[in-house]
Amino acid sequence: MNKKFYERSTIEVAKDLLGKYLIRKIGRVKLIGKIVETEAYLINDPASRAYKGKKNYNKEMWGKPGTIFIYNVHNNWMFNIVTNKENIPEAVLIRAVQPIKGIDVMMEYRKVKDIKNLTNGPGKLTKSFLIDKRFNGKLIYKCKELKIKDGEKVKEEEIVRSKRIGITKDFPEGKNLLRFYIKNNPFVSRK
DNA sequence: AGGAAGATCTACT
DNA sequence: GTAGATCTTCCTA
Repeated sequence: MNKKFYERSTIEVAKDLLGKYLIRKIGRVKLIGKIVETEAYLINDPASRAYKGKKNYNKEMWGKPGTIFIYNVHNNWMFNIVTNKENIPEAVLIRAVQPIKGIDVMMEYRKVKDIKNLTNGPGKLTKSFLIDKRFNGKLIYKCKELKIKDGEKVKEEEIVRSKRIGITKDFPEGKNLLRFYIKNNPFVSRK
């Protein structure tokens, strides 16, 4: 996907990323996963890493659309893509993918054998795909080792919208449905 | 130095 | 499905 794709409303991008392929190249090895779950983080969002203003650790959120933003929580790397316009701190968190290719390699990195438990969470998928802070600040549409490509079309009626997971402070009721996932997909983190 | 964090694992009702 | 322990990174003081 190109810069234009990310330079749109964050909610639109979060929905449109469902069904796309996440591709990771490690030497000759190629890993592919289909994105099945995302969350939108908006401006003035109590749950956003950008909420307390621009700091050294979150400054990427003010960057160009398509910038990769990585941060750590409880020893897990969270993989986000910056959206909307530059200087508007919004992003989409990739929460889960469905393993498509290189599954045995992912299992090695993750030390699990159950495919359903391989990439069904934000920390799990970064471990499976060997994504860490090295990628922070890079542009996803210019990155050779990590990219997002057009995948399977997901119809509007196949998209479920819900509250975000694990949030302690959130938008008030009515504005807090910012998680999106593919209906009946067994690889989402939670129902 | 102390503590919070957008999670995960395990063990259970 | 929920509850509690655990964990590293990177913050704030």
